[in-house]
Amino acid sequence: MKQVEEILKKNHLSVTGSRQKIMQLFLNSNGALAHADIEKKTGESFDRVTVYRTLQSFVEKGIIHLIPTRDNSIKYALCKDDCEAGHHHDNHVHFICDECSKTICLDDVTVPQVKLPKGFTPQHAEMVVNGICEECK
Amino acid sequence: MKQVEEILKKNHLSVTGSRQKIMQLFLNSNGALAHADIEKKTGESFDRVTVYRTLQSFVEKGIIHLIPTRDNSIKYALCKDDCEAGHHHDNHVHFICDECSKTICLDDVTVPQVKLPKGFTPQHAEMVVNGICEECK
DNA sequence: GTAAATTTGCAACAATGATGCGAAAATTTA
DNA sequence: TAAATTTTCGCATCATTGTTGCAAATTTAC
Repeated sequence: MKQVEEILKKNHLSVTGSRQKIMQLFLNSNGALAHADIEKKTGESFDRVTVYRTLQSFVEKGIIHLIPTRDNSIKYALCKDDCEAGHHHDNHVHFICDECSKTICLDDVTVPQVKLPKGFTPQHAEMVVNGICEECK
Repeated sequence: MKQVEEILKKNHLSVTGSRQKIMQLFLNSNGALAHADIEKKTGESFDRVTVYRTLQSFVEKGIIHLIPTRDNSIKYALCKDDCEAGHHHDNHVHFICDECSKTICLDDVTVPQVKLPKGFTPQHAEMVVNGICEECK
C-alpha cells in the first residue's frame, strides 16, 4: 500500500484523487505550501474549492498545520513528527527565506518561553524567523 | 496644535480628515487595529480605499507597524516609542488575548534569540503569544 | 489668494475564501 | 462484486479583502 494511502486511512479520510495528489505534494516538498502553490503544482486538475476543502480536512485531522507569515498569506506544512507518529507536535519555530521565500519547519527548534508582564497568561506562542536558508547561503 | 496634527506634520504627511481621524483612533485604542475595525469605528465616513491608503502611508512613515496573526488578518499598531521619539523600535513580542481578542504590543518584551540549525542566517524574528490578557484575567 | 502637489472617492478589477446543491465518486453492506 | 449508503467533487454564486487608474476635491506652498 502506498504511503499516501496509509496516511489517509490512518486519519480516517476516504482515499480520493485530490487527497492523494495533494498529500503527495506535501511529502515531496521540503517546505510549506500555500494554496496557490498547490493549485499550480496539481496542474489545475482539481477545482479550487476541492483544494480548499482538502486542505481543511487535513488541518482538521491534524495532518498539516498552518504557519503564520508576515504578509497575509496562509501556508500549510506537514510535520515530520506528525505524520509518522501521529502524536501532538511540539511548538517549533518556522523559518522563511528572504531569498527563495521558502517556508521551512525547524522541527528541532522549539519556541522559547518569554517573561510576560504581570497579569498576562500565555497559552501558546508562535515564532517566525526570516533570513537566509541553508540552500541560499 | 493638536497631538494628531503634530504627529502628521512631524512625519511629513499632509493633514487631512481621514489621517487625523484614523490617527486619533490609534491614539485612543490600547490595542492593535485591523482594517475592518477602523472602517467600523470611523462610521463609514471614508472610502475603503482611503482607509487602505492612509494605513499604507502610516506604515511607510514608520508610524504604525504590522502584526502577524495566526489567522489571516493584518493588524496595525502604533508603538509608543515610535510616535514619541521617532526612533526605530525594538522588535517586541505581540500578545493576542483569546478572551477579548485584543492585540497588544508588549513593548518591553523583546523577541528572544534562538539557535538555528547550521546554514540558517537569521535576519528578523517575530513572536506572537496567545493567552489571557491582564484585563480579562 | 492662487498655483502646484497631494489626496480622495468612484469604478473596476483581481485574489482569496465560503456555501448550497446535484452529480459523481468511494466506502460499506450484504 | 453489486447494490445501498455515505462522502466528496465540481459548478455556480456570493462575500471579503486588497489594488489600480483617473478625475474631482483638498491641502500645501508661494
